[in-house]
Amino acid sequence: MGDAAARPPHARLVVDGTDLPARLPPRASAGNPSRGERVSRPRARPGHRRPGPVAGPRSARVGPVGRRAKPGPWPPHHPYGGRVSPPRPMPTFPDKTSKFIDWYLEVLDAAELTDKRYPVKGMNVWTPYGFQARRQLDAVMIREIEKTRSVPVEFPTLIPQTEFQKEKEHIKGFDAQVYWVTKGGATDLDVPLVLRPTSETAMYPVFALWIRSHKDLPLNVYQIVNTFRYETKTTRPFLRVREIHFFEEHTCQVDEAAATARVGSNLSAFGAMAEAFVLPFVAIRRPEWDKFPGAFYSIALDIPVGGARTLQIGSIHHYRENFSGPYGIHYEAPDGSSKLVHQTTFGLSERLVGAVVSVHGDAKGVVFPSSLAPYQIVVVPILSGDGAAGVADYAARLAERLLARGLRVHVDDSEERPGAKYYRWETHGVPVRLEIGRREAAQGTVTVADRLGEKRSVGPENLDDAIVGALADYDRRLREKAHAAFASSFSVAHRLDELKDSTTVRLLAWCGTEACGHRVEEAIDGALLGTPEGPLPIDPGAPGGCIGCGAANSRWALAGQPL
RNA sequence: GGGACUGUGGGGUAGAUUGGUCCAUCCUUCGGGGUUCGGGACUCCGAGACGCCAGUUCAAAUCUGGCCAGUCCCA
Repeated sequence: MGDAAARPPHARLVVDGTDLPARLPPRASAGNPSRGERVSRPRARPGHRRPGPVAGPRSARVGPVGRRAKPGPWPPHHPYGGRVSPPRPMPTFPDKTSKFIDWYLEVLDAAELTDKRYPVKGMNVWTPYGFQARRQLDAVMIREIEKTRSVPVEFPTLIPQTEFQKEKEHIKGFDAQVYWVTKGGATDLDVPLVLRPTSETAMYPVFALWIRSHKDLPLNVYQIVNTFRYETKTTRPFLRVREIHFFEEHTCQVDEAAATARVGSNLSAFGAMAEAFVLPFVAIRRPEWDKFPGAFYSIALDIPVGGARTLQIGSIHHYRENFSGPYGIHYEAPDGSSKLVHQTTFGLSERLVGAVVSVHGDAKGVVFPSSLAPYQIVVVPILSGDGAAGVADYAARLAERLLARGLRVHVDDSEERPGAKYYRWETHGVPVRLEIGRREAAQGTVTVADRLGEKRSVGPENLDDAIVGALADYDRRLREKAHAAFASSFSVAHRLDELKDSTTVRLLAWCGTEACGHRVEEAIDGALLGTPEGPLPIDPGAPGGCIGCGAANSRWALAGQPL
C-alpha cells in the first residue's frame, strides 16, 4: 500500500532481479580516479616541494600515468574554432601489476563494493552492491558444504576467558589479536569476555555436552558469523580486516582416520566452490611453524595473485585430540570404552571476494564470474527519438523473461547516456550487458556484450536461449583465462639465489627442516608456503636435493610472498 | 612494540616553506532547468570543506600542544 508511494525516486521502476537501487548514495566518483586532474598548472617553485612522498589517504590515490599534463593555452583552442571544454582523459586505474594495492583499492571504490570510510581501522561497510556479492558467496558456500552433510548452527559472539584459555597453543596464537570485553556498563566483569576471533573455544564446551555416544558422531556443523581479530598489520578491504565475515565448519569424528577423511571431503567441497568462483588454487600443507594454533596440521588454500604474491583464501585443519582433550569431548564407543573425538575445521571468509577481484579484475575494473555477480545481466535500453517507448517496453519484457529463468537481471533505466552506463557496469564487473535500441526492438534481436570484450548480435530465433548461452560462454572463457594465468604463475627454482626478485610463485625441493625453510623465506623475502596436497600446479618432474642443504629425500614445496 | 608522516566539500586536490592577498582553487560529485542519448554529452542556475579541543597572535587552513583518524617504514 503506502509501500509503493514511499519508494524513493531513484529506486528501480522496471524489472530487476534484486532490490538494489539503481545508484548508491553519493560517494566516490565511479570509475574515474583521474578526473581531478587539472589541465595545466605549472608548479611555481620547484625547489620547494612538500615533504614526502608520504602516502596518506590522498597521496595514496595516485592517478594514472601522465596525469600531470603540460601547461598549455587555456582555454584550449578547438580546431573548429571557439572555446571548448578540455577533452576528458580516458579513465584508467593504476597498473595492476606494478601497483597492485593502488589498483585494488581504486577498483573496489569504483565498483562500489565497500565503503572504507568507516572510522574504525579494518572495519568497512558492506554497500548494497557489495552485500549482494557477499550473499552469492554465502549461497555457494552453504550449497557446497551442505552437500557434505553439514548443518548450520550459530554460537554466541562472546567467549569467557576461562573457556578461551583451555587450549595452550591456541591462546598463545591468538592472545595478541583478541578484543576484550571487560565491562558491562560501568561494572567490571568478573570474567572478561573475548570477542570470538574464531569459534573453537565457544563451541567445544558445548560439543562436550552434545556428544555422549558414538551414535552422535560425526558431528558436522558450520556457521557464518562475524569474528574479530585485532590485526596489527595494515588492513585492506576484504583481504585483511578486523571484523571478519567468517565461514567456519567444525566437526567431531570417531577417530583420526575419519577426521582425515573429513579433511578430504572439505577439500572436494572447496574444489566445487573454487570452481564456481573460477579460482584455481593449490592446497598446501603448511609447515609446522606456520600451522593454525592448536592444530595437528593445517592445509591452506592458496591462490597466486601476480608475481610471487599469494593469497590464502581458506584453510582446513586437523586437530586430532588437541582440543577434545582440554574440552573433554569424549564418547562411549561400541565396546563400552570412552574415547576422545578427533576434530577438524574448515574456514573461509570474504577474502574470497577480494580474491575474485584480485584474480579476474583488469584495467577496466572488477570482473565477476556469474556465480558471484550481484547482477549477471544488465540491460541498457538506448532511448532516442520516437522509438523510445517501444525500446523501453521491449527491454522490460526481455528482462522479465530472463528473470523468470532465475537470472539476476538489472535494467538500467537511469538518465545517463548509454556510453556512461557501459563504463559503469564494466567497472562493476557485470558479466553480460544487453544493448537494446531501436534496431534491436524492430528486429527482435539483442546486442550482447560481455565483460571479456565479446560483442555480438543474437536473435531473433531462440533469443533468450542465446543470451543464457552467452553467459555460460562468458564463464567458460573466464575459466580458461584464469587457468592459463594460474599455470604461468609457478616456476621451479633450483638454487636459493634464484629466489630473489621472483616473478612467480616458486616450486622447490625442500628437506622439511625449519632451518632450510627459513633459508628459503629469507631468499624469497616471503614465506615457505608448505608442501602441496595432491597434484602440483605444474609438472616439475622428481625433486632433486633440498634447495637449502642439498639433502636427498626432499619433497616439492612452494614459496611465495603472502599478501 | 619503535620510528616517520598526513588530515581542506561525497571523492581527488591548490593554498602551508614566508600567518594577512582565502567569507579558501580547480576537477569530479550532488540538486534543479533546458538541449541530448548506439562508448564516460553540453549548457545555465544552485549546493557542499580547513578532523576535534586548547593555545600563541591585532590576525591561524597555515605556528604550538593534546586528542581522534589514517598511511608508511622497522623489530
